[in-house]
Amino acid sequence: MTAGLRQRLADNLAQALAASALLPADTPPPPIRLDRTRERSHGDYASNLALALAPLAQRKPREIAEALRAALPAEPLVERVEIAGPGFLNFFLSPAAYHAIVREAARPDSDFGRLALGGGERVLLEFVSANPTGPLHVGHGRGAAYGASLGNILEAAGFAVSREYYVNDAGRQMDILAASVYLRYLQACTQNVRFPDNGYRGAYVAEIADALKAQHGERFFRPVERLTAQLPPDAGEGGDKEAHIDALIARIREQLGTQDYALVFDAGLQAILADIREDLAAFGVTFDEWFPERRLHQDQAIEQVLAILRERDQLYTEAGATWFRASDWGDEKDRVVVRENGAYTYFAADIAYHLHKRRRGFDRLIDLWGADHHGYVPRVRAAMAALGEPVEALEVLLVQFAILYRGREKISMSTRAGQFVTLRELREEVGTDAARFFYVMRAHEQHLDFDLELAKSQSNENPVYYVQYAHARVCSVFAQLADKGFDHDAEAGAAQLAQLETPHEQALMVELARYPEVLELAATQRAPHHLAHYLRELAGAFHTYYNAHTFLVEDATLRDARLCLIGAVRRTIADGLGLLGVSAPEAM
RNA sequence: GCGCCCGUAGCUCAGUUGGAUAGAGUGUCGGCCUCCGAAGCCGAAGGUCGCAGGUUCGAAUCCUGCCGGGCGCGCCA
Repeated sequence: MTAGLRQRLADNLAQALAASALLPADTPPPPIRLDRTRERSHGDYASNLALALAPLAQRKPREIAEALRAALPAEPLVERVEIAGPGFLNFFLSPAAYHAIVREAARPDSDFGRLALGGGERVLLEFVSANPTGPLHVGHGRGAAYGASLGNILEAAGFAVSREYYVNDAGRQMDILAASVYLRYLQACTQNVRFPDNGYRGAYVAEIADALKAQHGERFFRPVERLTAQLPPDAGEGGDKEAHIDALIARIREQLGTQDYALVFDAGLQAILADIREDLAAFGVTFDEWFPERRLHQDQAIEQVLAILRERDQLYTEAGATWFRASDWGDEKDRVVVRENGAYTYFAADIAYHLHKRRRGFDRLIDLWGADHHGYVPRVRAAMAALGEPVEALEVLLVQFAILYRGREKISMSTRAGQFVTLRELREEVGTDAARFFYVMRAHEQHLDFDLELAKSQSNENPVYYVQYAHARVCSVFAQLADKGFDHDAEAGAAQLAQLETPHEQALMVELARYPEVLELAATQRAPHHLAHYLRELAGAFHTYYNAHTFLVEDATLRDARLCLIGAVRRTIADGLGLLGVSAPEAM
């Protein structure tokens, strides 16, 4: 197992530390870390253990390093250990250690890049969860790309991941959508009716209305006067847009009756949900579960969770509303869970949802939210704690919104006004591969300037092509074997890796060996961008090698060894790209 | 005003949880196709890691205070 290489060296160091008796028995040893070195002359791994030990043992670092080196057990994978600088222990791996890794990476049935880090822990990864009030835009795209890649990486690292989309199908925003659809429907019935300022204005709303009319005819038709008579004025009429639309929704509901209102409402919901689902699927993003908020209402899950909180004395009533004592659990203030009008808040449903996740048996809940929701984190944490759930089980990852530019012009995005660049547009113009890769090249909490002109115009120079090109090049080499009258003996190649002694080959083997470590880092830090950067570096090492040496040489032994190495590169690139949701084409 | 995130090459970003001489891409400049794919390779130039203190063997990384940017502070979702 290559992933265990670093661990093995750390264990050796721990042994040496114990054997050397450098520390008094009651002093806890510092954590033992091995870092990849930046420079070849520093070996493969470096440990700062002697430096960390110095103040504890009251001795000079280099002296301690000497003692540790002397106490290290024999290790065939290590060629030598040097003491350098202020007292670093530099480990130089033996060629055999690298050959084993390359062999492992090249083997078609190998599990190179699969770790046991997660130990099968059950993780529920919730992401996107955009309100189904309109098509996804490029901001959602970042969350989708990040979440999908993270899910894949966690899975590769040994977690049992379930991907989930929380469908907010019960809130006021959905009623506003229903009202918007209905008014467009009336307009389609040639009724001259005023569209509310706060309604959803996107063209897709009218399309849904048209479909509704095609299916149901004028079944939902009502004279405009009955809807608009004595409504509070809209913003454009000198009034309040919120009050206006709420009254309008109530009126539509009253006029249509529960059943027909539900038909209009669901027409909007289902159409948009189907669109989102299809959009994401084309983006390579799929979910194990689409969890509707409505289910929490239907199953009385909210009542139940509030009952638990009440039992634990976590609720109280004030000004007609029911409050949760969030401030007792680290939030800055208490939060309303039941409004004065008797309706549950979004937060109440969310508490129920999170408890529901735990009850479904998930050890770890990872929520991926837009960074604008960061103020919401403490209250959900508070609720978990108040329910007696382990707080560490909930992990909230905030994804910064991409700030969109078109050239130098900043694009303001508003779902309501229907002015946004959709994910679909981005896919069609930039391509799924480039978009997926581009999105995860940045750390998730990093603000991202996303210049659409740049992404589109320079799509040919996108790093994704650089990586894919390396893959295609390897494929091309193998494809030309027969043309040149050669064949390839994979087993012989795997056995002859000692033939590969050039600096380019050494460098490439080092890059390959890093793959499991990069995956571990990406999984631990929830940071797919490490994988993206790594793949670029691996591809770079390959391109350099490609330009410096010919693989299809007369010498069969050397040829087999080289093909083994680049075969390992091909497999690793394909695997890594796969985790990022990017294809690995054999030709481009 | 309070809270969270951020400030690294002209631009876009990494920086392995405090390590050794701060790195990539892109842009600029100069080279490389009788040769397995030039969507490639090699080289050059480019830095007060926002500013000022502090912690220690060692700081882009941790602490404090400023400056600048983003976001949030609802009985919205």
